[in-house]
Amino acid sequence: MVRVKKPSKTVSIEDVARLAGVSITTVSRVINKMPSVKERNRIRVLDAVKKLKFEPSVLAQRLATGRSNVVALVIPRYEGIFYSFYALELIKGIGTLCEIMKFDLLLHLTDGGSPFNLKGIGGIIFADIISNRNQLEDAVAAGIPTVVLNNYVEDAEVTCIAVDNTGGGESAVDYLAGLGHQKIAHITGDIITQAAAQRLEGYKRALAKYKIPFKEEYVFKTDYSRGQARAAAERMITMPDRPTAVFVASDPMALEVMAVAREHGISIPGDLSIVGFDDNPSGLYGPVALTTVRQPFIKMAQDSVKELVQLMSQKKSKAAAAKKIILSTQLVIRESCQSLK
Amino acid sequence: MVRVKKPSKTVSIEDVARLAGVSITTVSRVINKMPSVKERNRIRVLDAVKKLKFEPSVLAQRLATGRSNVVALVIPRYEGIFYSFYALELIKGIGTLCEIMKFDLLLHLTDGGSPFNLKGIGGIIFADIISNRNQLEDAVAAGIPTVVLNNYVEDAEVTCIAVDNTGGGESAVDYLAGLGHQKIAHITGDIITQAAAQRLEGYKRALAKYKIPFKEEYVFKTDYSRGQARAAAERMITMPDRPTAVFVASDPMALEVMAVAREHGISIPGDLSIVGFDDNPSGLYGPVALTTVRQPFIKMAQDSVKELVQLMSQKKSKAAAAKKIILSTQLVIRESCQSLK
DNA sequence: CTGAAAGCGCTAACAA
DNA sequence: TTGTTAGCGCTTTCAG
Repeated sequence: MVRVKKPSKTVSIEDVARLAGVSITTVSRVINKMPSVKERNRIRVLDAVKKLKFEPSVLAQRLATGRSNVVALVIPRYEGIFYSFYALELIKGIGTLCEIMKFDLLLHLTDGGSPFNLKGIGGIIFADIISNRNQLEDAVAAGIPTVVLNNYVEDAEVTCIAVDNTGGGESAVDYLAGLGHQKIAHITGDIITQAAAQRLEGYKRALAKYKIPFKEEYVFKTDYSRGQARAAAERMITMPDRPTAVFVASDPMALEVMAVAREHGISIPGDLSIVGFDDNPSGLYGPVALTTVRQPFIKMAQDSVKELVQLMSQKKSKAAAAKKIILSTQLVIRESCQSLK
Repeated sequence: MVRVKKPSKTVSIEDVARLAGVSITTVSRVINKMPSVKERNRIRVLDAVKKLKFEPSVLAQRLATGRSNVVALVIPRYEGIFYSFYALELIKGIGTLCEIMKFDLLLHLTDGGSPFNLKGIGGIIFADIISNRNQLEDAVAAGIPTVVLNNYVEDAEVTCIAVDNTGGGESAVDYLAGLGHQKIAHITGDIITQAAAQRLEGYKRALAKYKIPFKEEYVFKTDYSRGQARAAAERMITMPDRPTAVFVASDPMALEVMAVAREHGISIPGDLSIVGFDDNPSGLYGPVALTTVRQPFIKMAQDSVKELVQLMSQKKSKAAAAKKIILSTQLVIRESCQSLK
C-alpha cells in the first residue's frame, strides 16, 4: 500500500528537521531567513543543515510558492545577430549579473518558430525581436515581467531598452558631411532589424540636414554578414560615380569594406572615408583604426537586469509603468576618415 | 522571486481530466505518450488539452520524476575565455542543439567561487575548467552526467572532449621551421589554461624535432588579452636577436602582433612570419590574411551535446565508460608566413 | 486498459 | 514561537 521510500540520496528538509529535533516548518523558516525562530533552534537547524549538506530543492520551492528566480534570455537565432559582438556582450553582461544576483539564466536561441514553455519563468529579456514577436506577446499575455533590448516596442506594458540608432547613424553621417563629403554611401544591416532600419533613417536625416540629395544607388542593403558586405563594397567601389565616404552599419562589415578597398588599391582614408557602428575592439587592429559609433552594451545589459528585477519584485506587476529607455551612442573618431576641405 | 501564475489561472492536469471525463492518471499517460490508453480516451484527452491550452508543468514533472532536462553550460568567467570567439561559438552551437532537443539551457558564468546548486540539473557541460575544478568534482560526486570541453581531465568518470592543442601547436611551428625559420618565438595564452600549456608543449616538440634549441627568451607569456599580446610583441620586436617567426596562441593576439609590427615598420610576412590559433574569421580582414590553426568548434559543440544526451539517457550511469575524445586541428595556410629558403 | 492514492520537497495558512 | 496540515502539479505503484 504505502510506497516505501526509496533510499534516495537527496537529503530533504525532513531529514534536517529530524536531526535538529524540530518540525519541518521551522526548518523552512530558518532557510528562508524568517525572523520568528528562537535562536537556539536556528542554531540547531543550521547545524543540521551543515552536517547533512542540505540544499533546498529549488524545484520544490518553486512548485510550492509559484515564484521563480529564473530569468530567460531570448536571442533570435537569426544569423546576423551573431556577426557583431552584440550577442556575446549581452550574454556576458547579463550572465555575470544573474550570477551575482543568484538568478538562474535560461538561454533561448530561437528562430521564433516554437513558442517555448513559459511556466516557471520569472522574467524574460528579449535581445532584439526579429521573427519572434509572437513569443513576446505570449510572455506579456502570461503576465511575465518582460524587458526588450535593442528594440523599441510600442506596447505600453513592456519595458524596453533601446539604443538611439537613428541618432547614432545621424551623428556618423553628420561627421562625414561636416568633413566636406558630399558623396556619402550607406551599407545597411539587415533591414528586418529595427536597428538597421533606424541607422538608415539617421543617414537620411543627416543628408537632409546638409541638403545632400538622397540617392538610392548609394544605399546597399545587406544582412550584416561579411559576405554581403563584401559584395556591397565591390559594387560600391566599382560604380561610376564612386562615393568618397561610406557609413557602414556594423564594425565587422566596415572592416570588410576596408579590406575590399585595399584589394582595389583604394586608400583609406585617402580615397574613401569609413565610419562603422558598434565599437567592436577588432576595429582597432587593421592598419587604420576605424572611426565608429559606440554602443553602450554594458549599460544595456546592466539596465536590463536592473529593470527586470524591479518588475519582478513588484507585488502587482499590473499597473506598473513600463519604462522606455533610449541609450545614446557616441561617435569615436579614429583614423578612417579624411577631411575634404 | 516573483509570482509566476495568478492564483487561479493555471490549468492543471486535473482540469483536463475533468473535461475529458477520465482520471488524471489517464491524462498523464496520454501526455507521456504511453501506449496503454484506449484510442477513444486518448482523443478526448487530447481534445481537452487543446481546448484548455494545457501545458504540463515541467517543474511538477521534474519534482515527481526526479529527472530533469536541464543542461547547464558552465563557462569560467575568466577574462581570457572571452577574448577569442571560443565562448560564443560554443554557446551558439550548444544553444542551438539544446533548443532542437528541447533541453533547457542554463548558463553559468562562474569564477569558480561559489558552488552552485546542482539540484534539478540533468547534465552539465563545462567549457574548460579554470578555477572551478571544485565544481566539476561536485557534479561528478552528485552523479550528474558531465562533459568537459577543451580540457583533458584524468578522472575516469567524466567524458571529455578536447582539442589536440599539442598537435596543433606542433603543426604550426613545424610549418614555420619547414619554411626555414630558426628563430621562432611563441606568445602563449594564459598558462593556467590547459590549452595554452599544451600549445607551448607543441611548440617545444616541433623545435626539438628540428633540433632548434629552445630559448626561454623567445617565449612570451600572456593572459590571452590583446593588451598583453601587445606588450609581448613590443618586447619581442625590439629585442636584440629578433625572431623571424612567431607562433601566437590565439588569433586576436596574432592580429595584435601584426598591428604592432606594422607600427614598427616591420613587414609581414617579409620581416616576420606569424601563425595564429583559432581560425577566427577576423583573421581574414587585415591586409595580410592570417595563417592559423583551425579548431573544430562546431564539432565540439555537437559532440558535447551528443555525448551528454547519451549519458543522461543511460539508466544507471554507473558503469558507463566515460569517453575521452580528442579532436584534431588543421593548419590553414594563408598569407602571413614567408619561406626563408 | 483505468483509476485511487501515495508521494516528490517545500511553503503557507491556521492553530496551539 | 512552533507545529499541523493542506496543498503546488505531476508520476507511479498497485489494484481493479
